[in-house]
Amino acid sequence: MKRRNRRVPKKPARRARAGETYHHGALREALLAAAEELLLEQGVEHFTLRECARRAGVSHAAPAHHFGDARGLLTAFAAIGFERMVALMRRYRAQAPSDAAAQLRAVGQAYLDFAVANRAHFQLMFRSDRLDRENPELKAAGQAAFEELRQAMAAFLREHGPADADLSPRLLLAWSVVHGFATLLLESQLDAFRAKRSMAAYARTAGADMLGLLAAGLMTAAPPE
Amino acid sequence: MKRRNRRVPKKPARRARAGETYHHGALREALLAAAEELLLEQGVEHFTLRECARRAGVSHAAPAHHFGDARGLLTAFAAIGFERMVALMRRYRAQAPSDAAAQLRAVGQAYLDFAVANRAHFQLMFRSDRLDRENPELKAAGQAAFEELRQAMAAFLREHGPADADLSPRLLLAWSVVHGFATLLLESQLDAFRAKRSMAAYARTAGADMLGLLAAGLMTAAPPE
DNA sequence: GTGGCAAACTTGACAATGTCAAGATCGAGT
DNA sequence: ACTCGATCTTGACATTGTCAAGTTTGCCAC
Repeated sequence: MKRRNRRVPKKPARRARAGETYHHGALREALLAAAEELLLEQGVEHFTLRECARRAGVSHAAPAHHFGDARGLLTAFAAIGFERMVALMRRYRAQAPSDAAAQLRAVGQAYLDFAVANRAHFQLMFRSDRLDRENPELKAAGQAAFEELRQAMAAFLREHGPADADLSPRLLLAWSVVHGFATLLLESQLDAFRAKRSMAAYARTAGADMLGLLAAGLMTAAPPE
Repeated sequence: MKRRNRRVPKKPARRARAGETYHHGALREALLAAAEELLLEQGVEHFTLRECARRAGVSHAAPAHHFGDARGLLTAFAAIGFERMVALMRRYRAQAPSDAAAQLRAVGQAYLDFAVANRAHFQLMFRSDRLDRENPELKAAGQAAFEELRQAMAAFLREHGPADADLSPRLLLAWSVVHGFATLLLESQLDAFRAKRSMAAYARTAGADMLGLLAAGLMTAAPPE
């Protein structure tokens, strides 16, 4: 936050905007904020590194120093997405009844609500082509989200599941259900079902229906063969 | 530049198939074939109109006349994908026992097997940003695939479902399961589960498990309010 | 203080891409 | 035979991601 009042060097300094310095100070955060804005407005497909830099008020090559390349920036933002999703899951769980079935429903509903409320962000989080899946922060954040689901499911099976219930296939089934539903919904594949209802409202009602049916399936005996 | 004396001779012996264009013979088909090759090799993310034209042996602007733009070409290819998927579903159904449960499993397994065997193609089919969802051929082909699932599910419910079974939520659940599982698998999100097994093998075994659990849920009473 | 140094930005360039406009070529109908 | 229109090519343009080299500035040793 320094004012530039010194003598002018040989090169004409173009940054006339008052209050701006050569060093941004918090470019990393500014870029992430710009990315969020951009994704919200235009979707993942129209995201552009240069436009992102433009909105943050820096040159087109500035992001490279903080994120390496475009993939780096999107990876960082995707990690933030998983963190927010975990936060939402915890909030939903805290507000739900403490029985295992309600807790499991809370996690599933949080998954769906997050997806609907953050369409582009959610889509980015599962677009391997734009991300670096090996990034430690991303892995950790994704793992944390999965862990929420895993714990809720384990508790559910302990309480309602059959004695010989195997965790893995049921975990997989639950994840597939919420993820598939979210994906199809966001890709406008369910518009015929949804009719006039808003996506958020539909994710609520249809989501609850599905989670109910799902729970029924989970309570039955072990899968065949 | 090279002059085209190669074209001087009269009609070069070309395919007797009477059909469309004559300049290239069948540029439309050649471009679709090139697209398939490209997608198979490099994935949706690296698909390029120019590279596609290059492989078909024509100039970079040639595709425009047949498909309008890149989206047009990909849309046409996605439609083909749905058609092939329907064909696979029918083949699986024909080979399966005729009872409703086996028929439903066959459709689900066909969905999964198609996805695994045609990764990029499948991903393209559900990537709205690269497609024109309003395209009539695409809509029809997609609808046909959905119809396979719908019929199998209706028959299943008639035979095994509870009396008051509502079709829509159960259809949605089934679609979400197979689609979510396929999506997660193809995005390498299930590698920890899959361990060393091949994707195809895993789609078989884990898919069968899930479809079994799913069927159990579908046979229960109506979902809670 | 006062250099000096490395991190934080900028500028400029490059190859690629999708699309458009204008020209070239060739098969076919009349 | 001869135009005509569909098919294909060439060339150009704006944009993009990334790299290399230059510029600015905070800050730490002295």
